[in-house]
Amino acid sequence: MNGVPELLILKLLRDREMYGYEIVQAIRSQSDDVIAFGEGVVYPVLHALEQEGALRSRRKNVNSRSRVYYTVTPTGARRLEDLSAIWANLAGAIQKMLKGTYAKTTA
Amino acid sequence: MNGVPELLILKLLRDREMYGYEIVQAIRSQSDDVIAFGEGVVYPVLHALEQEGALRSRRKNVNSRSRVYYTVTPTGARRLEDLSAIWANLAGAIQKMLKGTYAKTTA
DNA sequence: AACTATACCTAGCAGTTCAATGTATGTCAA
DNA sequence: TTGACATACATTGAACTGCTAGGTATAGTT
Repeated sequence: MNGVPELLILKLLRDREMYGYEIVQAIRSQSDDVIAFGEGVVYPVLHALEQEGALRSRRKNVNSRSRVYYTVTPTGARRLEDLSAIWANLAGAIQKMLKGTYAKTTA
Repeated sequence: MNGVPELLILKLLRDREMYGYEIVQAIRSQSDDVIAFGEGVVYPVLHALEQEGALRSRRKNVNSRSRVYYTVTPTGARRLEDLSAIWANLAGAIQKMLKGTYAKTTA
């Protein structure tokens, strides 16, 4: 039914290069704590996406800390488009169903 | 992360009394086939909700077919409110994150 | 010295949803 | 009248997600 972590991660990375730990916090803060995926969710998704060729990574040392920065490949960009469309579709359908009343009167 | 079947089922039943098989098709048709939960999803949810006291059921015979009709209890109505709020929150947060750009240049 | 924050990672469980299958009845066409 | 399809109920077992909890290592703070 879902795939939200993948979607959000791809979206963030399309806007700018980021590293795992940063993504975890970006999701938290940008969603006002409504969504809070732990590292145990984010890291595996990053690895899987990289293996599928949707992301590319490179190590960078900042303040003697080793970070793995990720960027979106063309494949990943397409993937993002697909997931976005699916999500919009789904959210739209649910929204519509929750709004409508369709009471007994329509027989 | 989810709970969509529960949400949609409660919503449909709050509008009018329905039976399982009918719910399966209502979700399909009202969502224009975007959402299609099978019977293996709907029936267990109905049973669980009834056991929690969120639904009440009664047998009815129509054209020599035995149907189990469900209605929402006050407990179920509260449950629906809760799930709706959670969903709206979640969908809103995701929507917001997908729209925003936060790019390096703010393009 | 201990605690918190940064930064990476994995394993295993738990919950959800799906696909498949099964029963039984009714209807309609070949 | 037989076979196919629709109605209507139900369960089981697998698959997939995502979460909790753990583990390593460095740096800064108290």
